[in-house]
Amino acid sequence: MRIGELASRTGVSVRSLRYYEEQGLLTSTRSSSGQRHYTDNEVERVAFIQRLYTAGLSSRTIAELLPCTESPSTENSDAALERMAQERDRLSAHIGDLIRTRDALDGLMAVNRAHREQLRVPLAG
Amino acid sequence: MRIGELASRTGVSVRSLRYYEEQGLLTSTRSSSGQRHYTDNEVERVAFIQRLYTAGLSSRTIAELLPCTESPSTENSDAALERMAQERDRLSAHIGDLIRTRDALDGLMAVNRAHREQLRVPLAG
DNA sequence: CTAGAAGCTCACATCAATGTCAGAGGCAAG
DNA sequence: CTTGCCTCTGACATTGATGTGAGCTTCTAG
Repeated sequence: MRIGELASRTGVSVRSLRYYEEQGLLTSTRSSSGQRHYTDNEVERVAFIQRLYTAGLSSRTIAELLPCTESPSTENSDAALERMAQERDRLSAHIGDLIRTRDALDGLMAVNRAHREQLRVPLAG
Repeated sequence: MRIGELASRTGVSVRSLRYYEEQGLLTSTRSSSGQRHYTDNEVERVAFIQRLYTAGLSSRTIAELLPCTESPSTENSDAALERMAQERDRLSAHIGDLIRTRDALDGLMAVNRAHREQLRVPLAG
């Protein structure tokens, strides 16, 4: 498929797909006239790239991890595996952080609701 | 305290503190010569701002939520409470997303480790 | 009083991902 | 063949939080 179709299938803009390629996250074969062509595999790959992006990984980091989804255990797999473990830990830490923040928000909301109750009681009582 | 002390206590740069004020996240009293002065409360407030920042909230969103930490249940509390609930949900969704991504990373690592085992067995066997 | 550290404002720089525009070429349907 | 859509490259714009530097003032320690 050409880039427009990949874009519409993945919901990622054409511009971003080209950027991903520029950053080494995505490859394409070129037709004789220079147009990019992709296989169905790329749909899944782009989805995974998006997943990592929303997890807060930078394109550079993603580039370091993604090769092993293509050909697992190439010579660079040791470093990649370590990198993945490291990002996994960072992710775990971030998740914990977000949960604490959510708890803090919950607390804040409870305080607000309680305060609102206090305001209401004098009127009701 | 002055801005430098607040910065070193919170680990946030002086530049960022001034930016927070510019965005309405933080207030300060000014000395006659124009220097910002803060109370100990601001230390905690800055920490909370940081917490929300790392949770992915924008300064504009934070500005909408933070007033209710100061004076809970002012007239705008209805909107603020709704905004908080909304951000809480967004946060929950994001947490779920991150957990799924972590799972995907775990799967990837498992595949890589398995592949490595496969490589080792022929040598060991 | 003086030197150095710290504050002030204003403005421009940076980074990463993406949008957008321009100018040119490719491709399929009438 | 032409028309309209898609694609190409290359460049500049944008957004948000922060860095950085200039030029000036204020505070503090000796």
